[in-house]
Amino acid sequence: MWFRRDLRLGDNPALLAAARAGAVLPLFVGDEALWAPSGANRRAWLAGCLAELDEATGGHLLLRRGAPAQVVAAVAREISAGAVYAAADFGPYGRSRDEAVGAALAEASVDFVRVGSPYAVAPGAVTKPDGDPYRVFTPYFRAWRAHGWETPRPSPRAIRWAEGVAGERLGGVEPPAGVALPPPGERAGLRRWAAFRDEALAGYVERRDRPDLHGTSRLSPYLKFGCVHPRTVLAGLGDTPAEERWRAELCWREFYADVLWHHPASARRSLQPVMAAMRVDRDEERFAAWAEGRTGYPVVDAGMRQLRAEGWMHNRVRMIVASFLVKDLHLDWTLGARHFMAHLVDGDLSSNSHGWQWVAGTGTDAAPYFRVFNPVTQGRRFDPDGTYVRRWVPELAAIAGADVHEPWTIPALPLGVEPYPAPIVDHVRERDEALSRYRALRGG
DNA sequence: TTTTGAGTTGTTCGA
DNA sequence: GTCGAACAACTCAAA
Repeated sequence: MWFRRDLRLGDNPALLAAARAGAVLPLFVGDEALWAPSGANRRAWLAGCLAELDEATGGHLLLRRGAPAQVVAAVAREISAGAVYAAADFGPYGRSRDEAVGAALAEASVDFVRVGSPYAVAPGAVTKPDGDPYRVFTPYFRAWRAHGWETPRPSPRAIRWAEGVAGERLGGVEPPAGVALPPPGERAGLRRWAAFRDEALAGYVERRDRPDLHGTSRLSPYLKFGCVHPRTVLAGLGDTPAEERWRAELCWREFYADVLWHHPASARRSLQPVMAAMRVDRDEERFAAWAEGRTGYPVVDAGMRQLRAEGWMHNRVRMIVASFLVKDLHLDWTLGARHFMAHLVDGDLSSNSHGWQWVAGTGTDAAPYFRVFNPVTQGRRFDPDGTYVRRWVPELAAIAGADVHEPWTIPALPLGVEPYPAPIVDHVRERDEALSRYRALRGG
């Protein structure tokens, strides 16, 4: 059983199929091509998930580094495996990697069996009646619901683990100093789901946009690595507005995976060709100010600092900081997307690339180009007491209430307080600049 | 084939 | 302070 992004024993069709076939060797391949660009936060968290999986398999998880085509085939030969089982991968890299692995295994006369996927509805499974893929979320959501998904699989009772194969240890996987990551692994993921379901789901519609509250599920890292499968949580959802709303959020993940499956190049390039001609600036100092959380716009800086400290950022704040990078600083969305992928524990290529493209107006969203987030308005609306900003921007701790979103209007801060930067750009001015650049593009 | 209705998440201005 | 209109026009999906 080759584990990739399905690091769990429960509700795992590929593992069940492997266990039915005989003794199972659980394998994880430390693939440099995925490991290197993951960033220290995600690497550390993944290592934690692997440690938990190792424990859950009674210490049988085999870890090998190297190129999967070589490693998987070599291990299969070593243990005279009858077949290699895995869940299908639909990402651009995963597809080419699996093709190479399949070829290497075929040479060794070993079957490569793919069962299930990281999604409730696999990419490519839902199309318009004419067979074309959807490019708009809402019709995709309707079709996705109508398509439906299987009920969760039973947990495997007794798996016979293969013995006596030497593995390696992961090294250099501690999170950077001061970074606090969520607890990794399947058990923690199921606990997180249960806590969300019991405590926050009922208020999801009202609280989901509030970064100062715990109103979201925070399941994204667990879904990313398959510690929890979406099918498992979908089975626990009813039809209240809150449940329907959260189901739609799960569907967004699947929609973007579907879009990327049909348009692999959209991971790094604008989905709408016309938008590739957008005039962007290059300004390393401004990018650094954004990345380090010193733009002088409190909610932007709070978000960027939360990203550094937790490897996670509230979704509403992701939109705000992304809008700021693209529409206030006029920098290329791919720079922001890369920064997110380097720091996010939940960093997922399809969700990240297309979330950014949604903000940048280059993706599937048909919304008008003049939608530009105002960081002050957004801050006041979604962090109405300023609690979120003060948590992450201690320089502003002395400002009470929502005025913390406009520190430049406060006449004088108490002495001895760490200085907070003035806004690096004027939002009103840059908004106009962004609109004129979009207009120029439309005008031809 | 043509037509029609609709599209996650917004902001600003003026009455 | 509140509310509706304007921002402009396009693509997608389905009837």
